[in-house]
Amino acid sequence: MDYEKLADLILPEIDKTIEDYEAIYPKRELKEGAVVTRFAPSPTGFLHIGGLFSALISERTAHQSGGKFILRIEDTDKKREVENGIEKILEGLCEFGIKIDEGVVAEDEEIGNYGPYTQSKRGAIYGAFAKELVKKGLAYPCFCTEEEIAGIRQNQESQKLLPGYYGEFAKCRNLSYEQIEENVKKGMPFVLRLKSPGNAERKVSFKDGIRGKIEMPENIVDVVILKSDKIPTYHFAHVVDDYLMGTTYVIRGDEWISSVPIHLQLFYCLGLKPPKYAHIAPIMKEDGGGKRKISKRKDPEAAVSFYTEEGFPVDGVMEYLLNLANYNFEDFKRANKNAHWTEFKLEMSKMSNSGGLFDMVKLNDICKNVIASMTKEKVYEKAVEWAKMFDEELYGLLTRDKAYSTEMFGFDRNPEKPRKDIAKWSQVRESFSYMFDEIKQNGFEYPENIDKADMKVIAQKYKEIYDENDDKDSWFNKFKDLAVQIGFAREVKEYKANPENYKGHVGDISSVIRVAVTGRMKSPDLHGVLKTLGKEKVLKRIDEFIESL
RNA sequence: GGCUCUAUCGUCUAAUGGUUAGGACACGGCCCUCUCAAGGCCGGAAUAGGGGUUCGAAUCCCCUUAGAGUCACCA
Repeated sequence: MDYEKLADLILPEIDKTIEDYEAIYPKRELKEGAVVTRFAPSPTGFLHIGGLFSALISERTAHQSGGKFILRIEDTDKKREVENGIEKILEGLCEFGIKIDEGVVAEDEEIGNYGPYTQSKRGAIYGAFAKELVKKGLAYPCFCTEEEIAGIRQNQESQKLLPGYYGEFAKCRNLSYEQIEENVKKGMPFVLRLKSPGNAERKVSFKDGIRGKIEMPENIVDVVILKSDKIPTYHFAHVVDDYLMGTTYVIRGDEWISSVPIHLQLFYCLGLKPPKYAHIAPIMKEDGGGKRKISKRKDPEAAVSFYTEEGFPVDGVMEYLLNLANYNFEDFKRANKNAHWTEFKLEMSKMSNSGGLFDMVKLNDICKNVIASMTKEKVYEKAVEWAKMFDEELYGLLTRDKAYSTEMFGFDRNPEKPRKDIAKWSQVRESFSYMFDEIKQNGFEYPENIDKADMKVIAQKYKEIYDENDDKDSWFNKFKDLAVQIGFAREVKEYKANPENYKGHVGDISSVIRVAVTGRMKSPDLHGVLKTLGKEKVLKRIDEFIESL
C-alpha cells in the first residue's frame, strides 16, 4: 500500500512534518545534570493532595538540579472538564509555593518557548506526528464501531484471551486503500490506531527512578492514538509533548506504570529517545481496616483547599509531604532546625514504592512544630491572613489591636522550648477565646477541690494586691503570700508532704485566678495572660467571677 | 482472570547476608512544674505464613496469602 497516499487521504489538513516542529522547538541547552520535569494535570476539578505531592516531587527534582519545571494542561477529554479547572489547579500550586518556570500560568496565559502548553491547542502538532506514523505504515484508520469493539472484547473474555484490539482481532489493520478511501468518502468516523510491532513473547524493560528495573511483555495492542475527533489520547499526547518540550524526566502517578510499554513503543516507532520515568505511589487513606487511594469524591481532605480552609500552615503541609516522600527529611529537619524545606535535597531513590496512608495526626504534629518555630509576629501575620479569608469576626478582633494580638501569640513562645498547642489557624479562635470578650464563653470551669467560699476570698484578696506592673517573680510571690495568709501551703511540695496541715497550696491560688480571668482551668503562662489582658479586663472579670459564686 | 508492583511496631519507615531489628508520630508511666502545652527519662509495640540456599536470612530463591495498579475513542 502507498502509505504516503494514505496519510494524505486521512490527514489532508496536516502540512507540517516532525522536522518542522523540531526546528521550531530546538533542543534545550541544559547544564550538566539539569533535569526538566513537568506536572500535567487534567482540569477536572480541584487540585488533589496527590497532585500536589506529585507536583512537589517534580518541582523539587527540576529545581534542585538547576533545571526547569513545566506546567502542562492535559485537556483532551472535554467531557470531564470542569469550569475554572485550570484556575483551581493554578491557585492550589501557587498557594503551596510550587513555582512554575514554563507553561500555563493563568487561565489564558502561558510562558516559555515550547508552547502551547495546553493540549487542546496543539492539534496540528499531534497531527504531524500521527501523519508521520501513517507514512511509515505504523498507524492506520479504524472504522470499527463501539459495538464491534465490545463484541470483540466479549469474545476474548469468553476465550480468556488478552482483551484489546490486536493481531487477528484488529480487523481494520488489513483494510485496502480502496476500502479506506470508500469509507472516508462516505464520511465514516474513524480513529487512528498504532500498528503495534510488538511481540508478546518479548519483554521490554526500563529503569524506573523509584522502583528500579521493571520488566514487562511488549505491547501488542493497536492502541488508539487519535480519537475520531482527531484529538490525541493520553498516550500519544504524552509522547509528542514530552519529546517536543524536552522533558527529561517524567514523574507521574504509578497508575501509568503498566502503560510504559505502550509509551516506549510509541517513542520507538517515531524514532525518538524516550525520557526517564519515575512512578510515584499514591497517597492512601484508611478505610474500614483496609486502605484505598484517597478519593476526590469521598474524602474532603483529598482537596488541597481543605488544608487552606482548615488553616494548616503551608510549610507544614509541604514538610509533611516531603516527610512522606523521603524518610530522611526528619533527620534533615533535626539537623537544620530553621532550614526551609526547599533546602532539603530530595532523592528519588529514597521514595517509597508502596503507597502510604495519609496521617492526619502526623500532619498535626509537623504543623505544631512549624507554628512553634515562628516568631509571634509571624504567627500574627499568618493567623490574620487566614482569618481574613475564613473567619471574619476573628479577623476583626485580631486586627483591632495588633500589639495586643501579637503579645497574645507570644505566650510561652521562648526559643528553646516553644509552646506547641495549635496546629492550624482555625484553632486560634478556640485556643485564645479568653483573650476576647466577644468570643469568651460564658461561665466558669470551677476547680473541684476548692471551696466556693475560699475561691471568693482568694479572688477578693487578690484584687487588693493585684498590680499590673509586677514582674513575674513578685507577681507569683504575691500568690504565695496570699496562700499562707488563708491557710494554704506556700509551696506545692510542702503541701504534698503534709496535706493535712493545709487547705490547699499556691497552685490552687493560681487556679482560682486563672478560672476567674480566663474561665478555664488551663491556660498558657498566667502572668503573661494577665499582663496582656490589662488591668481593666482583669478586674472586671474577677468581679464577675466573685458575683458568680 | 492476564500482566505489573508491594508486604518490618497501630501509622510512616531505617537496617542493601552478621544490629539486643533503629527512629518518628501515636499510646502509657515517671520527672520537671502555678494549670495546660513544651521539655527530659523510661516503657509496651513489628520482619504476613510456609519451604529452601547459607556457618548465618527482615534481607537471596520458590510457593501460599493479602493488598495496590492496569487491561477505554479517561487521564
